[in-house]
Amino acid sequence: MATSPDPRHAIPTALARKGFRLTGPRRAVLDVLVAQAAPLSAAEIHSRVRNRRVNLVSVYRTVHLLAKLGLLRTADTSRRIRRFELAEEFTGHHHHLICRGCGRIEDVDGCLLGDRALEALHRSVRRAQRFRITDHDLKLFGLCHRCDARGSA
Amino acid sequence: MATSPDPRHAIPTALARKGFRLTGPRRAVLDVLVAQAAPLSAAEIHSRVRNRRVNLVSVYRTVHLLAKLGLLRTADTSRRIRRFELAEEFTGHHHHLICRGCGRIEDVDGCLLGDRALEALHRSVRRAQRFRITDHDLKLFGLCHRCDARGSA
DNA sequence: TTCAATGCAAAAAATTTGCATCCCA
DNA sequence: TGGGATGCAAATTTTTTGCATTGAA
Repeated sequence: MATSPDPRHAIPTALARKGFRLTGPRRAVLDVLVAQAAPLSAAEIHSRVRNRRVNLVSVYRTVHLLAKLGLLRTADTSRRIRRFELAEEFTGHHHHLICRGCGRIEDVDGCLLGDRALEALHRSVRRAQRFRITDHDLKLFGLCHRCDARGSA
Repeated sequence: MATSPDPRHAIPTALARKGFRLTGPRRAVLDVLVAQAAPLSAAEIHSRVRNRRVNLVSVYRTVHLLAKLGLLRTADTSRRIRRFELAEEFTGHHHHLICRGCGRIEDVDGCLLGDRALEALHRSVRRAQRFRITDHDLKLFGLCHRCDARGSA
């Protein structure tokens, strides 16, 4: 894999190539995202940009545009809905297959992280970031056969 | 690990043990969750229960109670907010450490799924569930040192 | 019988949309 | 200069809360 491109340059270029304008609000949102490592909510982005008088609505619109162009990712299952399932104590440990086309969720039984890898991870995170891991959640995104055939995404 | 307990029995028992009542709405929500493998939203649970005249508010309250007792899990990052970050093309592939206490998110660089395991997974899912994986998202939950010290959860 | 749990209505929180105005390419 | 982008206000969507009434233990 090559060195990562600089988003401060690559994103304006990508916008221009698709015929979108690089406006003040868009630049402001971009600056915030570049400065911040962890994912931010629209409200969080907005508050870090406030000095430049950018409307929250524009933050939403910018974030959606960039996501649509594949320049941004949303950490969540998306669709701004919370979903619930029985505890793993009952269902057994499993991961989720989530279709980017239709949003459907399927289960994949078992764990894809080896016991050894997982143990090593717990130890290293505990030391390096002083974080005690209790559980994890792996989501596998892609296209189900139906959406794949239909050419979604 | 022992055989998984039957949630239809274990959950009512757990409720009783903590002094909570097993009511009609709670039983209805439980039945829906047991019948369904994949995670469901409150609205989805509600629609599958409609015949029994359960209020959507009760679905929310039941789901929150069960989650608080550790009998249910929410697949999402929770806090019902969507968060955005730059595409991995820019940030590099990484996972997230999410504190169950304060909700803060930190990054863990690199991938914990070995290349070999990942390839095998892609192949098996492609065949078994006819699903084409494009990317994945691993979230590691637990407690940051601050919340751990404070005794949250 | 009693207090937790429910339903209804209304509030909050998060996100999206309509439309007149503005400004980047 | 023209059409995409913005801001404001208002609408939607999802979730939470207040309160009188109901019902499980």
